[in-house]
This record gives sequence, structure tokens and C-alpha cells, in this order.
Amino acid sequence: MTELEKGPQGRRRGRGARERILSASQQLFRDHGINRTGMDQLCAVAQVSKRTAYQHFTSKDELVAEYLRRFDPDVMPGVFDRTDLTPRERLLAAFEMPASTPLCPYIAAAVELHDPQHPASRYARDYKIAIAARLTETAREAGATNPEQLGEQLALLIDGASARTRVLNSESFPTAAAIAAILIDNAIPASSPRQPSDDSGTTGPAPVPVGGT
Amino acid sequence: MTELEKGPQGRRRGRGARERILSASQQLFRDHGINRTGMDQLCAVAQVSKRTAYQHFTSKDELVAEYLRRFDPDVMPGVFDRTDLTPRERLLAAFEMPASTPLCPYIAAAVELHDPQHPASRYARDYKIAIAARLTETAREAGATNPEQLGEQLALLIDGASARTRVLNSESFPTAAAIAAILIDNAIPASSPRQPSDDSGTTGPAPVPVGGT
DNA sequence: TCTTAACTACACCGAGCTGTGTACGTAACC
DNA sequence: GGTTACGTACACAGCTCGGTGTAGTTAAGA
Repeated sequence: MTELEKGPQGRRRGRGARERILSASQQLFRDHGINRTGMDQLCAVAQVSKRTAYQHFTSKDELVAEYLRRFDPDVMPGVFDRTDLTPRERLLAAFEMPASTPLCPYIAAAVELHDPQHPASRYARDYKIAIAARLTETAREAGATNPEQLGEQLALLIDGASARTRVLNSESFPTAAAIAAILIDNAIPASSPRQPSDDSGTTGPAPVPVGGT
Repeated sequence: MTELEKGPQGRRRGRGARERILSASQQLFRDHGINRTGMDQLCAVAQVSKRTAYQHFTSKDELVAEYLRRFDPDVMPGVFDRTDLTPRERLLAAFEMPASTPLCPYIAAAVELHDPQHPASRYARDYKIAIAARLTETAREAGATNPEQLGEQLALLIDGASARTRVLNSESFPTAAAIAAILIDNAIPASSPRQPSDDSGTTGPAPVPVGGT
């Protein structure tokens, strides 16, 4: 239970309740899951009264949706924007996950909530589509003959590694990266390592902030 | 609510309580998830009194574990044993999923239970390992230079397709199958379609009954 | 200083959950 | 027929959960 910053005098938790709630959500939903985290527990960790929590979020469902929207990942921070890498290197960099990556929170939410109509499930879907779109975009930059196909394939690999890591408790991203390398080489006609930041201006960036597994 | 078979006279649900409970678990855990299925609801569908349910299973956790153990899948029924296919065809057949395949119940259970020590989570792990082993075995028969690697890769593809299908609500197995074909071709030195049932007798079948996503 | 908005403490509600206690049918098999 | 194992009906204990009602406190800003 990390001692979140208290007010200057230390007597009160002070004004940033909403941020503290979201921050506690990040920790608890990841460590214990959404369904197994009660609002009482969450408020205790956030050092926020339950009343305040329900003034910021009308329901737990809304909090969960906002939690996903606000997800600020340690992983995949901005691989797609790294101009120091060739497009091919950027595609591969998407598979370099820090050792302790839990299950992608978007997959976890979709499974736990079990309702495709839930706002969080909808957002998870949007997010996954956006990631695939950025992979496709980068695949196009890298000169792939069928960028959509390669983008979708790489997205599937990431999700596979994520799911498998969770079930097996053993790192699967290296395996996924190895597959990715093969697919990329297969998808680019004459192995043509293009220049970095060779933006052929085909598509704008996806509408969703990038991050997460 | 499928009218499960009642006794000959129709007045009582009769003796097969345990089977009816497990059968109802299959349906409800798949359709509504484990956590969102209460024992009351489950007993109602199984047409079994709650008392009887708790005489067969000491706890819901035990029922969940048994549910996974008993999982009799529509999918992947016996691909590995089909001697009418070449090893290569058998590997590819593992990706032919019926249209309405929900999320692999093993992944779902691992995510929902969220406790790696839970018996069901342990079994899910064992199962996934067994599937990878059978894929490896078949890869070896197919003449792959590194069967372990190919087996693990194909297992990752299956899980990726499963997770992605769930989150996106759109079929991902064809994508996975396409990747599989590439990997298989890459992994077998001189494209050598061996004879069907070319059992080189390397390894016995995996200890876990095969099936499921 | 006064107003206002954010936050707090805490009791509480109703619902749903897993699991049990009790007393009672009913069918199979000797 | 009698015994035994299986199954039933149903109430209820004990808990957790999401969410609310109420009355009060604190801090920022005019």
C-alpha cells in the first residue's frame, strides 16, 4: 500500500481525488482483477472516501471504462513514433516487453466484464483496432506488399503472447518476436531496409493514444 | 434453457445429477462466465437441487476445476489422431475452428479466477502445455528442423486467435492459419510432404485429453 | 471574511453470493 | 419388503458487493 502523497500538512489527502482513484484502479485492477476489486478496497488504497468516488464516477462500470481510457502503459510507450528506428525495427520493437508485463488490460477487461456492450469492452475493441492500424501503417512504410495483412498478423502475435504469458506464467514475447521477424521478412518483397522516418504520407496516426500490450 | 432430458415418467430429474451439473456448467460458464454464474442459477438450469450439487462438489471452485477437466470440446476434436492427414495437414487442421467458438475456456478461466494457484488455473496451464507438446510432436513428424520451436509458435497462434476473436468479436483463426502455413513452410527444410501416418515413434501422446481451443 | 466546491466519516440498504441444516421423497437392489 | 443411496424442497446464515443518505469539515478564491 504505497503511501500516496498527502497534503502539505499531512492531515488530509486533499484535492486530487479523481487522479488518486484512477491511480489506485491501475494498481488494483491489474493486480487483483476488476471483479475481485471492491469499491471499498479501492477507496481505501486511493485514500478517498467512497462518497467522493461516487461523485467522480457514477458507477463502477464508468470507472472501469475510464480506467481503460486512461491507461498509461509502461509498455509500447511510443514505438510507433520513434524516428530513430527503421519501420522494420519499429515493428519488431513492439514485441520488446518489460519482463513483468501482466495480461494486456484490454483483453483482461473484455474477458472479465463478459459483455461486449460494456463501454470498457467497446473501448478495448477500439483500442485493439487502433493498434492494428498503426502496425499496418508502419508495415506500409516498411514496404510490405500487403500491409493490412501484416498489421493484423502482428497484432495477433502480440495478443497471443499476452494471453499465453498469463496462462503459462512464462514469457512468450520472445517467441512472438521470432515469428514477427519471419513474417516481416516474408512480407517485404526485396529485403529493402528503407530509410528511417520514410513517411510516405499514406495514413494519419490512429485516433487512440498508443500504449498497452 | 434447453429442456434437459427428464426421467422416463417425466416427474423427476432423476439420477444423473452430476452429469447435468457439469453439462450446465459448460453452457453457463461459456455464455456468462464463471464469476457471473451463481450456483443457484446453475442448479436451476441443471434441474438439480442445490443440496445435491454440494454433495457432488464440495465447493464452486472444485466444480470449476472439474468443469475444465471434463471439457469436451466441439473444436479440435481429434486432429492429432487423424491418420488420414499428413502431419502438415494435421498442424493446419488445428486452426479450423467452427464459426461460433467462444474464448478458449482455459484462458477464460485463468483470467477470471485470477489466481495461478487455483486448481483450475493449474489445469489450464497443464492443458496448454500438453497442446504445445502435441503440436511439437506433430511438427517433428512433419520433419521440422526445430519441432519444439514450431510447436510453441503454433500454440501461440492459437491462443492469439482465441483472445483476439473474443476482444474484437470477429473471427481471427483464418489469420492465424495463414501465419501457421508460413511458419510450417519455413520450418521444414526441403518442402517434403511426408506420407500420412508417418509415425517415427518419437514421443507418446500427451497425457491430457486433447480438445478445446 | 464569506462563499463555494471539494472532500470526509459513517451508517445503511438491498441484492446477490457461497454454502449449510433439516426433514422429506423416491428409486434401485438385495 | 427393507435398506441404502441418491435426490428434493426450502429456509437461512454469513458475507461481500455496489451504491446512497446525511451531516459535517476543509481549503481556495473573491
